[in-house]
Amino acid sequence: MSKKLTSRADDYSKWYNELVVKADLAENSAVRGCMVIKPYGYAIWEKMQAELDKMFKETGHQNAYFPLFVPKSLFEAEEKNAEGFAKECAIVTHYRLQNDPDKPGKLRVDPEAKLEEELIVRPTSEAIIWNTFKGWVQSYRDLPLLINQWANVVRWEMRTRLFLRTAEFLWQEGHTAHETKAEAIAETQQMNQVYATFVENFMAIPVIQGVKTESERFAGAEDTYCIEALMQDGKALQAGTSHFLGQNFAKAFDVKFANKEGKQDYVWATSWGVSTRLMGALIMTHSDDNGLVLPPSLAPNQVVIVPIYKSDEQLEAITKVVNSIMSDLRGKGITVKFDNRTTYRPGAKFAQHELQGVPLRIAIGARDLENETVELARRDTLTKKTVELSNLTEIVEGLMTEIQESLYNKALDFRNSHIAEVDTFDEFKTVLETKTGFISAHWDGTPETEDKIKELTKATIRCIPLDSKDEDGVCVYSGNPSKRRVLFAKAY
RNA sequence: CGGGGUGUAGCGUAGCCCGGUUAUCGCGCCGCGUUUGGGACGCGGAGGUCGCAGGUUCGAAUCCUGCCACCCCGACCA
Repeated sequence: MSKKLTSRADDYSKWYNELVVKADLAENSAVRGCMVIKPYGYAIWEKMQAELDKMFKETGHQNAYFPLFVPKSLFEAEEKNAEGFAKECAIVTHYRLQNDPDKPGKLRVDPEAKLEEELIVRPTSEAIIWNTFKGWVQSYRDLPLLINQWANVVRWEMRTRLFLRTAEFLWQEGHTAHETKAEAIAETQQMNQVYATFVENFMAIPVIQGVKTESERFAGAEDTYCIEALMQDGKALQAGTSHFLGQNFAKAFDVKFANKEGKQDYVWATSWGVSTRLMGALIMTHSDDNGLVLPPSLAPNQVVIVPIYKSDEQLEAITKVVNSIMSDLRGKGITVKFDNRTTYRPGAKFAQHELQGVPLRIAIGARDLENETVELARRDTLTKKTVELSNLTEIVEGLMTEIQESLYNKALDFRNSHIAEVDTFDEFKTVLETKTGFISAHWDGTPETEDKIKELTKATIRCIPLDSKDEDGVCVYSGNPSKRRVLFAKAY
């Protein structure tokens, strides 16, 4: 096995594919474009789920579960949504197999078992959920309805890519119904903020909050808020979206309520989601050529302890000290693993834990026993230092915070140094070819210009940042007047 | 679906152009021994429908035809 992974600069995607497999996170399955998430990768997803779930509950949401299959008639009810997803649907048409009379031992679809109405395997659940919400809402007293679902969805993409665009992926989708437009918009914004907070504080990935242009908007939405992150290769990644759906779904599924004046009115809706794509973002933001780098808040093991010994007696003595270290650290809520496998040598263990991104490694050997010290190795900086055993717990506790912040700041510096303000189209193209990253430029606000720029440069408008200031200028492509800058980038 | 590429052991590969003993090498795996502060070493061993199906030939991993899968580029996209 090569000690170094393929260089990013050389071939980023190969590096990425090698890394996620070698780091034991996921592999491609036998099913087209789907992935097997291995235990270590799934443990990371579970930590993300737990934190997000907590944040959803804190903002008043409840979990529920809806069917995987959506009858075609429901699916097509909201036209724009249906049209947007129609090209990438898996469809169930039959419900039974039978022995194939022409090929002994083989099965075929029973032609007699054709479904009266086809079932769509959900690419998103607006249709089935709104059909259900119809029966849940009669009065303003039933509102707001704040529901989240943890589920899998299927989108039959032409080209798939591990974590970023798999045919089946895991996600959460929030669906809410409100009395007023203002309340629904506030919910949309709140959930986008929840995503930003989670991704920045928990995953240590800086994001830019913004709204999508009309052509990049979710099918069926009136407004799409998003968080955009920048990967180490200079490409942008949409990390999460929150949609204001207006009354589109309420009208399509006839979800009305009696308001305080006793009049019938349609509810206002939102939906919002993040997926296992976030794991791709995590890998592509922090990893280096030695493998994954995990922020302490997400690492299945925050600390790993590797004993170094020559005899059973030494191991026994080390184990005694390690047990005391572990109970101290666990007392502080830090997850620790003692890697006392006898089948691998220390060097191999070091390399493995680096590949898996364990934030902090403690090595302890005979020398340390004598001096009452241990050796600490940080995954993020790859630096080592020897510290006194006596105040180890405090040091480790401090390092957890420090590593978390340092990862965020490193990614933030990278991101900030890859936002270029440009005012001419030549500059625009030069930045894309040389420096990559986000480009902050004026745009005349028309889909035509947006399309033309995409066609010429492959860069798309990632978002109109929420914090962008009013500024008079001229469109970088058409020269027409513009009121503010928007963010362009090549995206995954 | 269009353009390009690749399929040889669990992984990475040589061989293919120019057909010829038992299909090459490395990693990994198994056994024994020595080792253990950065991916150990020695000796021994196991593991292969050469993507699939046909064809040409005395003989096919190698040549021909068809099919399949995967990767990259485009359209699509959380």
